[in-house]
Amino acid sequence: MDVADLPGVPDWLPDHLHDDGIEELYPPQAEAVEAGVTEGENLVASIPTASGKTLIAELAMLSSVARGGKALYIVPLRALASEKQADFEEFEQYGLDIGVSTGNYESEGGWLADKDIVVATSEKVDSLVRNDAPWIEDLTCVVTDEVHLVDDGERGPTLEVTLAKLRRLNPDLQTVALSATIGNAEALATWLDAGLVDSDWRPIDLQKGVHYGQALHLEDGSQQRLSVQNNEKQTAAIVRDTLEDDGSTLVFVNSRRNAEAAAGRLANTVRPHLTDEERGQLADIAEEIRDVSDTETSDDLADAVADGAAFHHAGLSRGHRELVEDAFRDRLVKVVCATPTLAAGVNTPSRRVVVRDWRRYDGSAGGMAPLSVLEVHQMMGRAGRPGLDPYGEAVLIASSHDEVDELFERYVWADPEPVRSKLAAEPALRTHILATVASGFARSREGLLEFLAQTLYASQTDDSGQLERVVDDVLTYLQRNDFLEIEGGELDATSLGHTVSRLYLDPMSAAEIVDGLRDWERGVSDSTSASGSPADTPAEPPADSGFTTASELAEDADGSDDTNADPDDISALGLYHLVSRTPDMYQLYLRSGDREEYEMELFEREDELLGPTPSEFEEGRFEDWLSALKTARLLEDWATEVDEATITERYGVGPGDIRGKVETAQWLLGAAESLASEVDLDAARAISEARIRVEHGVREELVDLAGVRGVGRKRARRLFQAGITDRAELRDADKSVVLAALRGRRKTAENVLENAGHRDPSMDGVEPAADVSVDLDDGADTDTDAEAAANEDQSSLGDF
DNA sequence: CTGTTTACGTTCTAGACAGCATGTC
DNA sequence: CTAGAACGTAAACAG
Repeated sequence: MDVADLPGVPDWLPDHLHDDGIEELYPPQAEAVEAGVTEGENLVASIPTASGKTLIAELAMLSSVARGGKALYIVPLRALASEKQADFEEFEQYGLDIGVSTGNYESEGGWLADKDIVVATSEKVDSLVRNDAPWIEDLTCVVTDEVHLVDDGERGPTLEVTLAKLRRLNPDLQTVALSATIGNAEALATWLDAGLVDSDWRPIDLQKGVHYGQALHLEDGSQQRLSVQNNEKQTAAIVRDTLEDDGSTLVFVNSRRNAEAAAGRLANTVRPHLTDEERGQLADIAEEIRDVSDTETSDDLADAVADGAAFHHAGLSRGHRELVEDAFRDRLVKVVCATPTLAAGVNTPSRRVVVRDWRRYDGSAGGMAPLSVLEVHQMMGRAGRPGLDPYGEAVLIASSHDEVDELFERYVWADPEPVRSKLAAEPALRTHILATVASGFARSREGLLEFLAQTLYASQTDDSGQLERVVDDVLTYLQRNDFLEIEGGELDATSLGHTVSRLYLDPMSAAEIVDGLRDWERGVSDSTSASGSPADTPAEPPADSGFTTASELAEDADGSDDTNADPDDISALGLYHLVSRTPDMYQLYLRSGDREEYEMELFEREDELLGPTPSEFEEGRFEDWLSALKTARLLEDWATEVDEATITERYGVGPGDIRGKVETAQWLLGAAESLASEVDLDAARAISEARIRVEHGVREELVDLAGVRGVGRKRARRLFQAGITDRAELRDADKSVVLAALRGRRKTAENVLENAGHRDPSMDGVEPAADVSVDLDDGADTDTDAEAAANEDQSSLGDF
């Protein structure tokens, strides 16, 4: 189909596409147009990655906007939100306004109501609906990217429920769903009352194959000699072979450690193939990588990149990831060893893809479980860069002759699994039922079931009994925890329930937080008489934690004599532990040796924790308690200015993991603050301080300084060392002292002074004061007892 | 005696959304 | 119902 013949699109679009070199639509795109995407028709497109999904989305959204509407593009990842934003911003020249909204980023200027196209994550859209964003009703078109993720047990239900809500709010809403090729695209189409484009067509050829011995067996039956030399591993042989053809390789492995190890080894394979010019450019990138963070991970990555190899996983910080992705796209880095981050994330195509590991550890499966066909196909789909490579090749690695056949059967010739809704599970329904009632989508049990009948789950099951049972369980749970009230068959969210829904918390997290804070107030009053060995039975009365009702709490709050609880005495560690044991926080893994270490830690600091420690005989709960303690200790270290390198080593995490934990803690502590005032608990001040400390990664005395824009944990500490202890002092500080404290960086000093509100921030003619020491390592380690103790523990335990 | 290879036992395991109000080194 | 790569340490071995 010629782009000039597109019905319903804005006048400028055909010319725009011509300028981009697009004359003809790809076959699946043409099918989509025939199915009416540009004329407001619903559509499900199940097609391979890189076969022109984005243009289908654009056709739908632009034509809808041209009719005076407003479009929403839903993505599963924040990183994809910014990628799509960049894509769509090229339409701004035609007067369209693009906006982005994710948890950590919101388009500046102009509220989203003024935007023509909004890009957001599914959770953010859900949150916007819960918070009654007025513009939601103006939507005329919603495009969902990667809908096959409704199959995901954790996040799929959100997508499913959110789509159902959007469609109920606006019955005329055009729904376009883009999916990877899946086994049951027609089921999605049925659910969404949509036309279907289901195609395997790709703009460039993809050859799948299996490597074994000295040969690469391809799916068309041909064989290609690909010999493994001396001690070389199969992967190295493939990388070398690709290199000889001047191509790059993406290698998928099943763990971070494997990714790092493989990158280190493959660096030796790549090194001899680099030109001097490449070596120079790579050295520069390696330096940039070292500048991102001063950790072992960072050093290892830099070493590999200097040789043209890299690894990529979620332990890397954002900066690392972007540097690696860009260098790979620029063809400087020749091989990237990655965990699935790269399969689902931003677009990083490659001549060849190697899927080295096809099994991955899965605790719930009791060992290594095979990857799904869909996941392997997603990885393989990264092979072949449109317009750059003549074809793509995706290779599985077999270690025996039998495995060759197995891999062909299992992955090369196999169809992807059908997508199945995971909605009828308690954790998912807990949060979505509360939200559905709180935002008025249902007012009764029957209304709820009627709403849920619009979901994919309902369209996929004949057994409505299962759903009803879980719904009833969840209603009971929500009622007992005072999130919902049921009166005369009418469902209503309590004030607490509304707050929880708006905060986007799992109700179970909210219950844990409220119980923990409440417990602390009770505990403080008790401990005036019984402060003693923390290892004895806890002083707190036994609270059946998950099921303490908030009405009980309310009684305690106004009824019993006000305790002399001093909420300021809640330790930061206690609060970090409280939010870390919540289902909204990913737990750190307990390694061997950790168990003893944190049992000891628990013994020493149990009285700082909020709520009773579970019995050691409750295996699961006790384990969770300990690993929450490990997470809490990490957060405490961060908020005590322990440096990144020490934290990554001490907890066996990467720099990106610290960021992730800190971000989550920040969010949950913010929510805890709201909850505390909601149920009239007096802890808000302590929570707020713990949150700000973890946000900036500073001790108490730096909280004020670190709040100044341009001042983080390091600069705040330096200023403090130089005798400037708060923002007010900074405002009137001796400029030479500030300059010295900031190590003579004039521009930085000027910025900082300006942001602090200094009358005359100019550093012209100012010389750094000679008597100001800026040696961080001596100064920052004014350890608290806890920190010092932790350090000792660390070394002594480590020696065993 | 010392450096290198081999054998065997132990260890450990992917990813990442969200409030609110503005900005790290 | 289900694993396997990486690494540390000890043993074997070569020079």
